[in-house]
Amino acid sequence: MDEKKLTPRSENYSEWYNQLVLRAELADYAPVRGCMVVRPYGWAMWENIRDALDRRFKATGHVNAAFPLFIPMSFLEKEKAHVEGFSPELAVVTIGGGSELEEPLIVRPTSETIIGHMYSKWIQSYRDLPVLINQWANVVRWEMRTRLFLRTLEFYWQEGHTAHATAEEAEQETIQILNIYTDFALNEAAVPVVPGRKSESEKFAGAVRSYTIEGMMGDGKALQAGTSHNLGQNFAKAFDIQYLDENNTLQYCWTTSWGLSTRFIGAIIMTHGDDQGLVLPPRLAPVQVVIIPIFRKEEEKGQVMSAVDRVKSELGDFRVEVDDRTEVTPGFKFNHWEMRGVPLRLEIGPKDVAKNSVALARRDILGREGKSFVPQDGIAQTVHEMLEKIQANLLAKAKTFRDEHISEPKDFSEFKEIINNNGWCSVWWKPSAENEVLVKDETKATLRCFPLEKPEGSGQCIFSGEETSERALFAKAY
RNA sequence: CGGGGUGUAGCGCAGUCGGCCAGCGCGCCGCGUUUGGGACGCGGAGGUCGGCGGUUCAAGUCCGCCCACCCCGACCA
Repeated sequence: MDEKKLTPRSENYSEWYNQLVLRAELADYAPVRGCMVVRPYGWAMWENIRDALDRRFKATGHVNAAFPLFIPMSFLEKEKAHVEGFSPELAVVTIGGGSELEEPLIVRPTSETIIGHMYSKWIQSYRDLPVLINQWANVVRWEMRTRLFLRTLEFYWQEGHTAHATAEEAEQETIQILNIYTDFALNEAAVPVVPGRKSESEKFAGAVRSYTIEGMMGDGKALQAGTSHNLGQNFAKAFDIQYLDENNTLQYCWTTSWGLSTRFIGAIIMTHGDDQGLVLPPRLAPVQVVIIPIFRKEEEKGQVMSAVDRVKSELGDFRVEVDDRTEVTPGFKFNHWEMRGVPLRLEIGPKDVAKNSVALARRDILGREGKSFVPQDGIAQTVHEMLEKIQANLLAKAKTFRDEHISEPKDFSEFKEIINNNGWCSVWWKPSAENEVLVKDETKATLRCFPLEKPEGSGQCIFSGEETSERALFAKAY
């Protein structure tokens, strides 16, 4: 199954990425163009992402529920910007049970409309607020061009939908979720994202304000890795989500929505992967430690395997796999698990049995540098510390890479040069949709976000020269 | 939808000027020897050569049309 050589990352990034996904057995192409089969290893990864997010959502008072896959077409049409944004990419069902439907159904591209419909029934009083619901679901968007994990016709995600009594509360929620996404990205996935606000032209169809976390991939392109939207009263008005306040006055709710998808798996691959294959952050890796027994003779086998069993039972708190296949050599197994990004490999052979030791090899540092010999005693603590080190190292490396590739050009010609070299530009920017278009035409770069963290004061807009206090991040994007 | 490319065994590919029986590597199955960085020997299984049509005594190879996929654009809450 494993091929001997991978296309190097620097040679052909797309090819490299596809090979990583396919050979690590994360996912496959499906019979229908643009659809993806998520294989068990990829799904295990998704489950770990899900757990990490769910913990954070629940800690902030959110609960999970499930809403229908089918949405009446008329629901979508109730919010003008929303229907305009999504129409081109809808899958529509016109026949059900063998006969033409009176009203076509769309396969959900996102669930604001149907959830808004339900919220209007559920919410009567200020005492019903806030409503903080999340759903784990699959959605369909008929994209022209697809890419495994990054943009598939069908994808899996979580979408949160909340309703609040005040604009302030809704904005707080939107920001709180953005912070959760940022925290997840940094501390679980070791992906150093930049949180920020979307420009008017890039915001969600139907939102008042959209926020994003933008990640920098290994080729310097930006990837929108999660979004949080303040919907204002747009959907509340479209779906009559109203409540009576303390003064017995009818008020429209303020709603939010936010999502993070299987695309994030793509972000992890492209942030950490190298020429040997996947490199997974320990916190999210389906297999954190692989143990490889090594022996030649039959009498060695017994001793080695009992040491392996002992070590494995010590490591009960970790996700451990023992590769005891006899039909392939240890060298083959090393490569096999490196391809799959397993953070830590333990080798146990006759020499280790004799010395009561274990050979320990890190995925993030290949070769002799990343290999050490440690005592079997206290192995759980050693492994714990090493996984923490790897986690921290991945984040530090990715951060360094990101910071090295963000520049602050002085003028527009410098801007162009940086973008051409696949860097990001952080600049003063007078918000203007027209100028965004002009920049895109000239450089292919888009306004990724107005970062939440920005320098004090103001400066001259890189494009128009006007004085502005807005700081914008531009990059080529996926 | 435009530009480029590729379709031959599960995967990766070779197949010259049209010519006998369609090949190679990896993988797979069997037996044996192996095991600290992608093991080896021997023996096997596996094919509508993307599809349809045409030219020809003869087509994987030449011609026409169609289809699928990949890459680059356009598009992308």
